[in-house]
Amino acid sequence: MRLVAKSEGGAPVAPSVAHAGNTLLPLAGKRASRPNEGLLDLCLPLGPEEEISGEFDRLFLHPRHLPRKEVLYRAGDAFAALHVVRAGTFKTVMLSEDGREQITGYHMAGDIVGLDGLGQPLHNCDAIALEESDVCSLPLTRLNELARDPRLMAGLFQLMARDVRRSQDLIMLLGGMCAEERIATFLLNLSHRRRVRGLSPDDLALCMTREEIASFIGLKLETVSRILSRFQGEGHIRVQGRAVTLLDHAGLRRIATPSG
Amino acid sequence: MRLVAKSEGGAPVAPSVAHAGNTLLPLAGKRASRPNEGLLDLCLPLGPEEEISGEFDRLFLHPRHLPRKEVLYRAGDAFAALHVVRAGTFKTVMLSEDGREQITGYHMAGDIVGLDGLGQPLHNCDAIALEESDVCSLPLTRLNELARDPRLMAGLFQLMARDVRRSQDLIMLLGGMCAEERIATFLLNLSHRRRVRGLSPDDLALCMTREEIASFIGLKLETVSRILSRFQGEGHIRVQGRAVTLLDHAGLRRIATPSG
DNA sequence: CGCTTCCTTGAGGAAGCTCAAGCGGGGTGG
DNA sequence: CCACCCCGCTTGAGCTTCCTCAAGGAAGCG
Repeated sequence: MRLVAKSEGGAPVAPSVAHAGNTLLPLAGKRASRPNEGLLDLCLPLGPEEEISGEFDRLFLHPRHLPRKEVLYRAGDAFAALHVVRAGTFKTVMLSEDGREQITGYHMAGDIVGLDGLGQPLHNCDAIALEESDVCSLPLTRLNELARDPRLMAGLFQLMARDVRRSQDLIMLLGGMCAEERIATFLLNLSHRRRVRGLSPDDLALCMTREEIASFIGLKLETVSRILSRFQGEGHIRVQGRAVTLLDHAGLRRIATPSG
Repeated sequence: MRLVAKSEGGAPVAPSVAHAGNTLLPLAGKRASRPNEGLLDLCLPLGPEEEISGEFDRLFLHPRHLPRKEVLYRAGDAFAALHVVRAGTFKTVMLSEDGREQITGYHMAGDIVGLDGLGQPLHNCDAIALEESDVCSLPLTRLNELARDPRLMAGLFQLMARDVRRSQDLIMLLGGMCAEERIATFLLNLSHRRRVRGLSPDDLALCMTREEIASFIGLKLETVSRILSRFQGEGHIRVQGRAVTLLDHAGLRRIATPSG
């Protein structure tokens, strides 16, 4: 998932543009892409399918259901908890002074949401459900209990570190890629995240509007729409509204990393 | 330094695009822009002027001098230490699969460099001195000692959290701003960081090439050069190679945040 | 002093944006 | 239940912005 790294299978993998997300899942392919990732599973072994158990019974609140468009927290809210996505997806959004929106993260089941508030009193972005979703929350008070255990602490560090790295991947995309590269990268990233979760890597349910996708990867919605159509025309994908089927991973990868 | 936040003086401040930097300085204006920032001073009270003292005598290694262009660490290196910039400046650079460079951070005296490796075995970017510089290193082994103290730990969390936020600011810039906005924002950010350090906020010594600036804010070097010239023509700044003098903060701010 | 590296400036072109129109699907109210 | 409407998506045409390519100049360094 590192930009210059290889995936589990050895094939080059696109940068984790979709803020790939703080996965806590016991991964399908276990020995995960980044070495040392196992520690995380150890520290916060939560999967959407499993019951919360053991140490975490004590710490996490019961799952909570959020309808589509429900706000988990807003920029300016006190940082009160971390959240694990049990089902559904969330976006994190920053609003600039002059009203422009920028989506900074896209979080799927197993990801952690709320790390942006860690170590600070306030959140600095909104977190909003993109579809019917469930989250388990870990209130700050209990988080402090957790902080006494160095092992769990180390896990948290790794989660934050991943967040930093994911942001850097997004920076690379926004700083250097053209529109086609961005979209190919975006699609491959979502695909990869689904594979890691044991889901079909070819059938993506975007559950974002074109505008949200565009905001995430620094384009305009028309450009996203156009390029999706172009990719479809070239046989790389099939587009049916928000359902996108990847037909040609190799081709997309070629587009995502021109010379490499 | 937050995107929608106000500076100490109450005037709106540009996003901390220059990865503004993990300042550990006992700030000139003490009660710093972000509430709670004082804690940091408490935790890692290092300033370039002061002697390392107290608890940190034990932890930090003696200052080390690096000439211009010297590599502090490289992507792929084992994460072995955190570094505090005592003098000079550093850039952090990511290299993509296909060879493109992206500068992800610009670190001045008092900033911490190396947080990208925290919680992970390997660094994922290069850190390189932009001029004659001094750093104090905190080796991982001693960092672990530090980790036993919850207060210091909290400080570290805040540093990482800031890194996350700074990245998000850069994402906002790269995702939504036009060239003029980017450059105005970049200049204002450097200015702000100098002010915070008690240095003249109007005289910037960029100590980066136009190409590095361009990479940092997602443009091409010719565009940077052109827009600096344009700003000079409009009386906003004075350009003499890498020495830039800000003449019209208000104007720059107007450019940086169009409607706001 | 000549080299290299960096910076500036111009002209032309391409990528992506803006504006605009039309379509489709799903939800709501009649 | 149907019609309508709204929202999201697609597609086109023209335009702006920024990039590319190119040439010349300045400054630092051996």
